[in-house]
Amino acid sequence: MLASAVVQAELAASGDLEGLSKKQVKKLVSQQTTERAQALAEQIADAVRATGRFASVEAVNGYINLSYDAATVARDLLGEVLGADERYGHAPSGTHPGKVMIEHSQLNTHKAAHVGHLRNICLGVAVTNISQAAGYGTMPATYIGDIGRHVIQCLWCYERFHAGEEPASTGSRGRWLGDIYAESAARLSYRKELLAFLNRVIQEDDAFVEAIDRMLKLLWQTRPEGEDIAYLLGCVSNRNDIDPARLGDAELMVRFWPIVGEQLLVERDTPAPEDTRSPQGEPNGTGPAMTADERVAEWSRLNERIDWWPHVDVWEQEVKATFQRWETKEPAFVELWETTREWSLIELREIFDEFGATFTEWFYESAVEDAGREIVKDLLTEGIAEISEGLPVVKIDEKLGLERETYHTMPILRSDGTTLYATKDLALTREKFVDYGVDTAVWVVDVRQSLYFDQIIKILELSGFEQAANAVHLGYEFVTLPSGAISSRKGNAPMLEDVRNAVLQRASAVIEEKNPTLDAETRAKVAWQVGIGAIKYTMLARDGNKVILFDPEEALSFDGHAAPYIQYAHARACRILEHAGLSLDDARSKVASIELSEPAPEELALLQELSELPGVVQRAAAEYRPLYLTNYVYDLAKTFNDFYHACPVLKSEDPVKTARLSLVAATRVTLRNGLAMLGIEAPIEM
RNA sequence: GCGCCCGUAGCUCAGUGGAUAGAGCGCUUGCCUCCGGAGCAAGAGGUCGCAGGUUCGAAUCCUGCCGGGCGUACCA
Repeated sequence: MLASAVVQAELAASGDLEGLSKKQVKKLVSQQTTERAQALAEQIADAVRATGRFASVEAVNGYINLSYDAATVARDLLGEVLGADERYGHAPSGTHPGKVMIEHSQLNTHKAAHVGHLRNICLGVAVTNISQAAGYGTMPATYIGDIGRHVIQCLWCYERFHAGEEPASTGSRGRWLGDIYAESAARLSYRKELLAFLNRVIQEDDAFVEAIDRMLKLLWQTRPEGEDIAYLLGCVSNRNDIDPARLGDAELMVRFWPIVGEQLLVERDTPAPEDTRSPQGEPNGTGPAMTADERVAEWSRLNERIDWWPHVDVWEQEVKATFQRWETKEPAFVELWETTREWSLIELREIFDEFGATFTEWFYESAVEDAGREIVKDLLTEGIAEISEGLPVVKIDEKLGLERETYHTMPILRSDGTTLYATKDLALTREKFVDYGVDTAVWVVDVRQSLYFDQIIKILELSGFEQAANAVHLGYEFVTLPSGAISSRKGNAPMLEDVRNAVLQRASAVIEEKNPTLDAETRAKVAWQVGIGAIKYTMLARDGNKVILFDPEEALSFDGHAAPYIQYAHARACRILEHAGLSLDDARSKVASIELSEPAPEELALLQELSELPGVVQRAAAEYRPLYLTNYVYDLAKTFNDFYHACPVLKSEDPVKTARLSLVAATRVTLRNGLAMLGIEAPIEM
């Protein structure tokens, strides 16, 4: 910048720029800038060198590289690191004024947690730790989904099909409830699922459509009245979606289904002689068309539960009735809810303990329903909300006078009077600012809810609650599997518990192979540190706006850019210090006498890296991005490994030995502190 | 349609307007009589999606395209 200004001024002064266009001037200036910059850099370097404050001053490519005196830097920096010990990297509390509440790990009762929740927990814990370390007044909070449709569904399914079957052990009842929830979802979505399959076959399979006439005639033989059959025929031959409400006879599908199966089997076993159609599927398809084998497999899967078909609409009615039992607070139902809720909470607390999530506040959805209804009432009387088609909504764009659709319209209560997520969040968000006096309220929630949170903020602002502008949504992208997006409907989401168990088992096996001399107790502990650390690191070492592709194979690999690499560097440093018999106090007392007359490049690189933790922590906290810290600890571990291979420590002679031992001691402290902020433990051996 | 996000090595990803764009995995080749080989060194592998613009300077900022993901009134 300086150089270009100088060049331009010089050229202007000499009159070379006269009569040239702006573009020509730029080109001329640009051509001469690099050369001039180097000349300027050399001049400046000479001047700086003369001050004698730097060990070396070099001008390279128009840049000036300064070197400090290594021994001075080493004494100051290592003294600071070893003196602060566990506080190195931490700013004094109160460095940043104001209280920030970080809400994360919004787990549900009555429903199992999956790998997607893992990202939330890991992110929430790390953001909280980093915020604290950076000197913000930090309040971690969780918000448990202990009421809502999923709970009602689960309890309906429990009472209807599983009452009295609960396992004896209290510890496994939460998981058991989660399975019941999954069953309820499968039951209630059965018609949708079956029709989705049938509609897809109709779209993709010409042979099926051609055969439908014959199939329906077969069906007609068993059931002469044929209005429903005519409807089915119409849908299929016109390739329209089937609406179950138009089928008067719920048993019809049960009788039709085996015929569908027969047709699909025939198609599988007699491949079309000339398939002139493209095998790549239809233009509107969701991916490539299913193969004949896949169709048969899917048909069989659905066929196992075909007796569910006639009952689904009744079940839906029952779930609605169950919702009403909650709304009227029927004592027996409330008691059932309390009991089962506690079963789940026991396991949620275990998950939180394991992943290092602690909270100063626990919020429950069930506790903010009433406050939410009050807010809805207020919004209606103030004219901010209105009833549209029987539904209380806020037409946000209209109220803000926006021409373009931006915040859309948000329903704030169901038309039957039951509460929505939004009902409760309106109340809770207010509460955070008013009752807890926070200055910033952070939601750590999946990015798919970003419009939702914008709506909450705008509605609160419309109601005159201006602090809502200080609520921030820390969104993160979801976790997908190599096989495709996680969907609880498809049931392909690995459960949090299963992932945890698999990784721990793998960690234990690796340790046994790499370090067979460890005793069983230590091995179990280290397996836990390494396994959980590996999970956390993979969840954090990716920017929030990137989808994490969760490959179970890769998550189980402990090589390369992963937590174990960093933990290994830490254990290695510990072992060197142990061999040297150097305690932290010893190291501290020797720092002042460090000499580095001929520092190796690896030693200087390590010093440089060590000095950067405090700055990285501040940046990670300000932007709520633990990624900066995962990158930092990895770089530090890598720098340390370079140093380790290039600079023998124990076999060197004093004064080099003292300097290197101090570097090792400081690296150990810094690695441990950095990992701790990420919620990852640093084993002393592994 | 509108809005948000993504596009960097075969794959998974870093990259604070600045120097020759970097890691890991995978592939090729070396290094344990030497502080712990979960490691280190070397090699191959790039039109930073495309096209304009701003700037002395753009992977980075702006605009427009292309490709993908997500969201868009009674799910959470």
